[in-house]
Amino acid sequence: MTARRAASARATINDVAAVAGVSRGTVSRVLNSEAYVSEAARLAVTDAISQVGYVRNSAARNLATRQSHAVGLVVHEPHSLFLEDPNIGSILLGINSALSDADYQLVSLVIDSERDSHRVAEYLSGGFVDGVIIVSARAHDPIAEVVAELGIAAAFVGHPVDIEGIPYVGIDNFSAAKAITTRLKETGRRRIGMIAAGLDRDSGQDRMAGFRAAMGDDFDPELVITTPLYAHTSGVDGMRLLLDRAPDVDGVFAASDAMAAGVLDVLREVGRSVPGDVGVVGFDDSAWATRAQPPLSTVHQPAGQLGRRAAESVLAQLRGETVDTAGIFLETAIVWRDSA
Amino acid sequence: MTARRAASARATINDVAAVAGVSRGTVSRVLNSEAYVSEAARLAVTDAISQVGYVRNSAARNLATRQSHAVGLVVHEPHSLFLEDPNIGSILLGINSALSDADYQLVSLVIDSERDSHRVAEYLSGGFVDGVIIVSARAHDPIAEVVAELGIAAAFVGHPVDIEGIPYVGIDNFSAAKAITTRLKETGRRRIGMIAAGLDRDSGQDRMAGFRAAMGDDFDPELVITTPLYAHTSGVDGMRLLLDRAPDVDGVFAASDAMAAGVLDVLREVGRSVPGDVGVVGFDDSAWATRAQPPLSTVHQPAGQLGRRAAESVLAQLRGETVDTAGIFLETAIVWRDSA
DNA sequence: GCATATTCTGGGAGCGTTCCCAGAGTCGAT
DNA sequence: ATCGACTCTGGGAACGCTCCCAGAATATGC
Repeated sequence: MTARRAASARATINDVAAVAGVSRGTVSRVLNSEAYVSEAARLAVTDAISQVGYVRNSAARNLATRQSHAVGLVVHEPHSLFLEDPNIGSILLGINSALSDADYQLVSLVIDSERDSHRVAEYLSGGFVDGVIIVSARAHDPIAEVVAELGIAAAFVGHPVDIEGIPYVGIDNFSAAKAITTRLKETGRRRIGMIAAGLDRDSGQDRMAGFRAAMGDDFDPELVITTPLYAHTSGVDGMRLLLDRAPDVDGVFAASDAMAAGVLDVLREVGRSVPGDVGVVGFDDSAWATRAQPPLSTVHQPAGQLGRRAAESVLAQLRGETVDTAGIFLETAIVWRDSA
Repeated sequence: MTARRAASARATINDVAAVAGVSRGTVSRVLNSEAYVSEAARLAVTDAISQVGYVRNSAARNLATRQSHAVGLVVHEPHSLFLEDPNIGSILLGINSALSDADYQLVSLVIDSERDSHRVAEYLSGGFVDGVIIVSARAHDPIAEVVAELGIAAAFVGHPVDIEGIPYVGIDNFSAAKAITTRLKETGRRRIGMIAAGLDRDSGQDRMAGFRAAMGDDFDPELVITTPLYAHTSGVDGMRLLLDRAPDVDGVFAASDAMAAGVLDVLREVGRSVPGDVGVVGFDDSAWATRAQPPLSTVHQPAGQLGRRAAESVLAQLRGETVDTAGIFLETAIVWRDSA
């Protein structure tokens, strides 16, 4: 077990104290940048630390403080989340960045949905993590309910849920939808349709409301096609229906890039040029947008910031601050590419 | 600080011992399923555990064992990895699954490339993780070099690298490329071209070699276009070049789905039907494949297994087993969709 | 100059485990 | 009966840190 020997050879706080000529307590105070340490002592300690190559043992610290200094990222229903959410990577990076700034670790909590919520509760209450971030929770999410019940520091990123007392970070879907629709109008489009989806959630409702607000008097309910899913096929079906209803349509706002890609496919099929005959815009700024032909104009989500802010909220709760549970809405930006 | 009080109210091993009427040592033995525990004692302990709701304190255990029971997933150059690798999500899930089976935690080690390798070394030698998994390392990867130097339990998933002594898990690019090309021939294609990429790595070389092997006497070096990147634009440029050289081409093997999508775009542009006039196959079975028009026939990578096997290798090293550093190659499968 | 507040330091105690040694109990062979 | 080997158990001693108390050193006010 050379590995174990090597590990135990690591310098401890006592080694640092000995080299610096101070006590354990003083080293600890320097490490945690507490007050009441003389400048001379601080210098001696920092010198000693680099001299002996000291690295703090997090297990010992966690044991003594009764905190794990870790925040969990709950990943339930793994496949849909990791494989479909276009922004998950950036969100994760944002979370990690905020966490490591505060000397916290990100641990992945992949929850197997077949296991009951008791197991989840055990995990969460077991001290493995001090707080938790939940991405894209659904309504009546069992994990979210456990978190709320346990009163653990937590934050949602993505869509607001029906659980009180847990802050969330999202985007202002209404304003974003309104803005991109307005710009569509400003490019001269008159008969603008929308392919809406996810109306069982606030995000979906808000996108539709934003569209409606932007259209003002020009709003024609006939031109709004509602579909359940944000999927590519929904875009295809929706666009076919829209063309049936309004052959003279010259603009389309699809509530996701995936749907917008479907819209594009249908338009190509029927021989309408984009953006010549019809302007098309999407939502998400996911990989669909850049891969589409032509590349989609769409609403960019500040995914990294979404993650970062959620992490910061958890961190604030951990510091004992009372955070606003009303939710944080981040600004979106419109990316103009070639489709409109 | 109610949270802290709640946390300290957790049952400890002593509480369990008291309820079970045995000693601390016996409880620990049961917890770690060691030998030399009477059936009566074991039963009493397990009963007591569920009675008091005991959850093991990992910090204390980590401190005592000098192990973190965590494995890090090194994420360097965050964006390219998380946002571009089509299989990263599944790999992560596979890793996590193997790790949690063995009671290990996955911690995300996002390395900011601006920080020097000393910091990485500190992280790795700091006892935060017992082992490390590196996805898609590049040649002369500084982190990989640090890992090799430190002798930490580690594994690569994806491409083999030029570093000795660290096992990796990948796919057999040669056989996969050969297989899909063979099937392309079997569908009656005669003039088959290839858009190759990434020839500076084994994976790229192997895919090209597999193509060549499958073509046998029909191999025509003129029909192999080499490009540096696996990108969509490489596919577009490559296909244009290929059409110039061989207008009669009736089959194309692109070394990635992204490139195959580019190939498709060019063929549509020039009015060739797929798979009618030209059969097209890709590699990866990424989201590109299903989103393409028509959906791509391609080589499926067992991404989840890739992650799982890498994690298992690290776990084996941690158990002190000597693992084969020659590399593990997993079987691929060909997915037939509509493009060939 | 003295009392008092403030800054700084040392080190005991404890966090909840595992490790390991010593000893008690059990069993079969002599 | 006696011995040795094996099975099982209890509990002291770490692991490396933080917390906190007591006391020393220094600054401040009268």
